[in-house]
Formats: sequence, C-alpha cells, structure tokens
Amino acid sequence: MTLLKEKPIMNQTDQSTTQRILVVDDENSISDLIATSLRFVGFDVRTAATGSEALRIAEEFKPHALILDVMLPDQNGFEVCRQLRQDGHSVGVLFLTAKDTVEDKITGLTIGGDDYVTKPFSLEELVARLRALLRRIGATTAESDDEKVRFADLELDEATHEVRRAGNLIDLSPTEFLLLRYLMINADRVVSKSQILDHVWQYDFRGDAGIVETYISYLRKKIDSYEPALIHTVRGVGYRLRLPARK
Amino acid sequence: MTLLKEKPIMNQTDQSTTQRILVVDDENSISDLIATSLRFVGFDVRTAATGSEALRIAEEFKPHALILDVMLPDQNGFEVCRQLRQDGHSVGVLFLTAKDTVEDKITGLTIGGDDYVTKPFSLEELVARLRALLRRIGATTAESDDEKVRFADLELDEATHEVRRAGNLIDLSPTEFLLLRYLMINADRVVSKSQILDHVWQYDFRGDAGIVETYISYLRKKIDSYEPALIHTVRGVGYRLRLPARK
DNA sequence: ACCCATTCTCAGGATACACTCAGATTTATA
DNA sequence: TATAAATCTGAGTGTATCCTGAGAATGGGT
Repeated sequence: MTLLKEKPIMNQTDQSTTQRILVVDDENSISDLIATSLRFVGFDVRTAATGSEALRIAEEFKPHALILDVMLPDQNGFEVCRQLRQDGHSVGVLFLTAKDTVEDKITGLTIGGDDYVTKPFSLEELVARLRALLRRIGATTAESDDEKVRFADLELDEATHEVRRAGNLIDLSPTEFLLLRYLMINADRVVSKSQILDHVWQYDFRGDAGIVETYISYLRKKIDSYEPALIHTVRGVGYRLRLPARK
Repeated sequence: MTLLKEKPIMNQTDQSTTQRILVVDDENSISDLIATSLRFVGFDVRTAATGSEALRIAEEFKPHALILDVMLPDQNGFEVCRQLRQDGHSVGVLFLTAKDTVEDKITGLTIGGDDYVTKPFSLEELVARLRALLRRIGATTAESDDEKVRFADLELDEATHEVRRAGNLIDLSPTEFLLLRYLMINADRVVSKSQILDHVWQYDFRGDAGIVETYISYLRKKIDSYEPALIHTVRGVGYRLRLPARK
C-alpha cells in the first residue's frame, strides 16, 4: 500500500465541524488502513481494538459515526452499538462483515440509516458509504443535491447511481462508477495507477496495475465519446481529470 | 411533472410537532430495534421495559402513542393501557402480541382506534400501522386524504390496501404490497437487497436475500405488465423505482 | 378436513461483469 | 530516426449476479 506517501486528497467538503469517526477492528492492519485513509479525506479519527475499548473511547470522543467490525474479541458489534445508543449517543454505524458470514446471522444492519460493507472492501466504497451515512443521520436539512458529484458537464449521483454527461445518461458498471467517482473527487489532480488501485479496488487485489489501464479505456469509450475529452494521461505519472488547457 | 416529490429514505420529519412515541417491551433487542427505526423516520422516542416504568415515563413524556407489548414482566399491557387512560391521557396504543396469543384477548383491542401487530413483524408494517393509528386518533383533519402513496401512474392506498396502475386495480399479496410500498417510498433511489430484507421482511427472517429477487419478479409480472416498466435493476447495487430516463 | 393463496427454496439459464493477455500504438529520449 | 518503455485497446475467459419457473412447506378460511 502506498497510502502513506500520498498527499492529502480533497480538502473541500468539510464545513464547520470536522466529523469524528471511531474505527473499531481487532486487526490493526485493517483499522490502520481505514484510519489513515479517512484522515486523508479530512475526518478526525480514533481507533479501538475491542468493544469495551470502543465504549470507553466513545464516551469522551463522542464520534459522529462508528466503523465497526461485527466480530470483535470480547463482544460482538451489535452489542457495542446497542449500548452506545442506549446511552443516548445518536451515532451512525457502518458495520464491517466478512463475506462468508453475511447470509448467516447478519440481518437488521441497515436499520436507522446504518449500513454495512463486506470485507474485503475498496476504500472508495467505504468512504462513499460512510459519507452517505453521515448525510442521512445528520439530515436535518439535507438536500438531495448533496448526493451529487460534479465536474465540468459531468454529474454523478450517489443516490440513484446515475451518471450523466451534458445531460445524457451513461451506463456504467460498478467498478467504472467507483473509478469515475475517484477521478472526479480528485479532479484536476494527477492520481497514480497505484493510488487508483489502492482506493478503487479491494484491498486484497493481487493482480496487475494494468487493469487500471483497461478500465480507463472503458471509461473513455463511455464518457469521452463526447467533446472535449476529460480523462488525460500523464505519462509516467498517472491520470488526471481536467478541462482542456487554455494556453 | 412533479414526479420526485418523495425525499430521502423515509424522512418524514413531520411538520410543526414531532410526534412522541413510547415503546414498551422487556426485550431490549426489540425495543432498540423499534426505537432506532422510529427515530430515523422522524419520531421522538422513549423506551420502557416494564409496565410501571412505562406509566412513570408517560407521566412526563406525554406520548402521542404507545407501542406496547401485551406481555410484560410486572403487569400485562392492557392494564397499563387502562391505567393510562384512567389518568386522562388520550393516547393511541399499538399492541405487540405473540402470534400464538389467544384470539379472544386480541379481539376488542381495536376499539378506540387502537391496533395490534403480531411478533415477529416487519418494520415497514409496524411503521405503516403506527402512522395509520396516529392519523386516526390525532385527527386534526389537516388533510385526511393523504393515505395514498403515489408514483407515476401507480397509486397505493394504505387504508384499503388497494393498488392501482393507470387506474387498473392490481391484486397483491401482503408481502408484495409491503415491498412495493418500500420501493415507492424510496422512489428514484437505489435500495439494496439487504435494505429491502431488513425493512420488508420480518426481523427474524434468516433466509437468503435471494428471496427479494423472487418477489421483485412477482411484482414485475403484476405491475410492469404495463408500459413503461418502473422497476429497474441496478446490477451489483440493488433495485430502483423510476420512470424511463430522459436520455 | 380440505382447498387455495402465499411464502420460500432451489436450480438452470441468461447476462453482465471482472480480469488477463497480447498485439498495436504512442511517447520519451538517446 | 531508432529504440525501449509506457500506454491503449480488442478479444477471450471465467465468474458473479440476476431472473424465473417449478415445486415443497405453511397457513388461513370455509
């Protein structure tokens, strides 16, 4: 993972108060990965490895949301969630579950604005889902307009999963959607192939970075069939979403 | 033209007065589930685990309605209800009963506009019944006609359980009705199979999420036998109710 | 007790998708 | 201009997701 070498990505978003997120997972590699990534996008992050530690930290940290592994060494994630809510914290929870335990005993996870993502996940997906969750729970005046990402004549809607260019609907596969979203969020900035790989693909992906080229190619066929082209290659460095340079 | 009147996932944050609901159940997992869900759709919720606690809290909380398990550790739900009314509270009650409860006891519950729901229930059903109850008792007659949910040429009537498309009556099973209702409430927005499962199916359902596919298929045969199709699959994400995209 | 609507499981088939690979093409630089 | 490196893209393969019909359980109503 090349996360530690990255510069902060996107500083906009954050309005008045920085959102506090508590990450709870007993695998350090996972909670570090998430914490690092969330800090880069502007969250205030703390981590805990057990349920009781989570409760203790939550007491003083007062997080806006938890990212909570359902399988913890001392108690399961539901119990932690229940106790927190009982204490009056109106906290959103994004559960992490293993893929093979999903069908088993895991229901009721999407109640009350909560959500879950399965391991292994991609960071783009995790962050997108966390943002959606925060929007939902803090939704006193949330306009549905918040759920759109825009760049030039591109428009990407998180709620409907629709992508439009110049008003025209464009059909994207899930991976294409995440890739475009990552490029749009980092619009005007060069992102390397390994950055893309780390954020868009699942963290256990062991294939070649060449797959990024393939998906960039797919995206170009779909969104740069219009003028002007927005996806630009920066040879030897990466890719960049930008409007034509006026010289 | 005014097609997308529906807002975020069940955000109904009722106008002037937020309705207060007291949930009374001795199983924490149940009352938490209900409380979380109701809070998310905009109610002000308190919980109690016993009859005496319920009476105490009701004294100061002055709820508009109770969700009341008929089997409580100290006294039964009817008694709680009786005492409350004796003290002059004009409160609606939605009783929770086990499925095997004797019919005699249940009959006569629905006297004063009250209602009952059997455990295990689905959240969609509980919320719908609670809303209907509040409408009945808190008859401020602001608008009584609003028991219908609409989208495009679809019309779903909560009171009569009738569904029409383009004026034609469509016969739906109870599960199909709840599923369609959930899709309509979240019109234009993608809902995942897990979300559907958590909200439409009973909370103790332990089967596969694939059953959602089956019921989507049933619904399509009934409501999308008309043009245009309204139920759309978003592969890898979920389902979405929408009109043909303006291309 | 019977019937029938309903719920749910299961599995085959259709389709979309993720991914690999290799040859073609472009670009940097010697 | 020649050469190597980087990138692009079409073709092909394996897999995940989704759809739907068939039929087994369940349960209510008459």
